[in-house]
Amino acid sequence: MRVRFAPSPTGHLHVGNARTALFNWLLARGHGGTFILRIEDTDAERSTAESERGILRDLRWMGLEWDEGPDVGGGHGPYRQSERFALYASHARELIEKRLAYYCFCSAEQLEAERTLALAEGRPPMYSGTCRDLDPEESERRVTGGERAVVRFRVPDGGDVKFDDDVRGEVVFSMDVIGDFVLVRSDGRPAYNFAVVIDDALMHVTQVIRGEDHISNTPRQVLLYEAMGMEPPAFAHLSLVLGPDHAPLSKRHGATSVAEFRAKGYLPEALVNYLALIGWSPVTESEQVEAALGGANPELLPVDEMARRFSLERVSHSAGVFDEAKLAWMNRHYMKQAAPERLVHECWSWLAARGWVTTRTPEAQQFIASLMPIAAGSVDRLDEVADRVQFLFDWDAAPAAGLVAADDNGQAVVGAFADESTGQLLGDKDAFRAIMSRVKDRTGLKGKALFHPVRVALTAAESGPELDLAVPAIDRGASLAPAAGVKPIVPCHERARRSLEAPC
RNA sequence: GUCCCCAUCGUCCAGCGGUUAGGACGCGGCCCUUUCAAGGCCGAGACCCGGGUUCGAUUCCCGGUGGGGACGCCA
Repeated sequence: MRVRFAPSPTGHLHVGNARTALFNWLLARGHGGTFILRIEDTDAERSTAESERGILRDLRWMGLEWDEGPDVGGGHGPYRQSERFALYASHARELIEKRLAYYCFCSAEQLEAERTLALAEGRPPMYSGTCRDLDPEESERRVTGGERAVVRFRVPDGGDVKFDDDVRGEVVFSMDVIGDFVLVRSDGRPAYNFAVVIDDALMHVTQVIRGEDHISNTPRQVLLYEAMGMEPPAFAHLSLVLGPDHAPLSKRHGATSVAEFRAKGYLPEALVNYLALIGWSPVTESEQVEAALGGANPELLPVDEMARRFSLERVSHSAGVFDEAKLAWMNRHYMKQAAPERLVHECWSWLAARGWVTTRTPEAQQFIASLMPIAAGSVDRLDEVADRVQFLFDWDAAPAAGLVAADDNGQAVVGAFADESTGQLLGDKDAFRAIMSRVKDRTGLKGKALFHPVRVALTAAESGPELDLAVPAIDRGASLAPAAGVKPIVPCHERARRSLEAPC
């Protein structure tokens, strides 16, 4: 089995396309097949090397490694259409010689006029066939004479074109609704329908899995395979990914590209797992029953397990709405599952952006790793980890003092805490609890009355991580050497003292 | 306009002639708790409409309606 993902490098990798890539990849990996990456850059005006790099980077970030492609090579290259023009030209030549294709000299204005007229009259806006029966020799002379022309495919008259779609079943088109389409543009570049067929054939692609927007291109491509005496591959068309308003997911819905979701703090395995669930279900009925009986969430699956289970027969026919809330939930799950060291790496840029960490010293990384139990698991995204640990780095006396003053027991509790903790660093939970038990004895307070003043004094916030974790984290941070590469952290005893003294 | 595709809770899926129509996210409630989250438990919530076929349709067929796609010298 050979499958391919064939993006055009004209922008960022859209999550809808990423899902198409994923489904191809899952099928290949689950069946010992080959996954090919081909760059469809025949549109010279819109294609850029930068977006090609971006697409490769985003696919790799998702873990969708390809076996053949522009950067890794392979036995059926080149893998950029812009490097395959000679191949297209020779096949076009052959089709013209066999009278299966012909030169068309119609101008863009002429065609545009035809199209608007057809639309106005309620006819399908297809090419009328003006140049279809021109004398081939004559056409040849005009072209050699320098006249600009496109090459059009001669669509047979009447009859049906049919193909089997692996997700939808048999699809039939009448050839009457297919106009003679362009194979080669007047500047010699191949048109999409021509290039894909040549490439898929020459690259021995056995299974074409692509978006539903290509379904009406398929009959044209089937016709081309037949004209060239080649066996068409199997086709499968995936329904589209929509926004909440059921319109195709686009910029106005918010983030749409893989790069944007990465920048928003999503983990690749969360995005991959979520994307796989739009239009496909890996879950069996018995697993649903287990889940109902309190079993594990059946939708959370590692990618190799998804590959093992993937099949086109189970792919949905209908379009799916992209639900970021579910992605967020899934991301939280994968953040909880990730090792602290990995999360340090993933979160680093956000922490660095706020100036809380500078150089990646072992001390800094170890310290940040020790913070992960505080943050991960209670937030949805990597960027929120920063919000969750902000109290460590951005503590200010004035707001803390204000909150302490506003608490009925603020002065008493924080005063006792300051006394008891003077000069000490509470590096672990037990040290903190020992102090709190003395504060409790001195003030006679307990529960919220006891802990709330401490929380507001030490974190300058009404809510946040549990103090058993937060307090030791503050003082572990406070004990770090300046060379550790972490912004200096004010220790707890000083926070307590200053939140009593500061004017508010 | 013509052609093609699609149609189960708000959302994503399961179901493939007979089910109390199931799971997941979200939502509501309760529990846990020194706060906010997280976590645990419970709950509300759907077969687009009309015809057939059948003893019996969510399921099969036809029509309608609705949504989407295509009809380029874009891919």
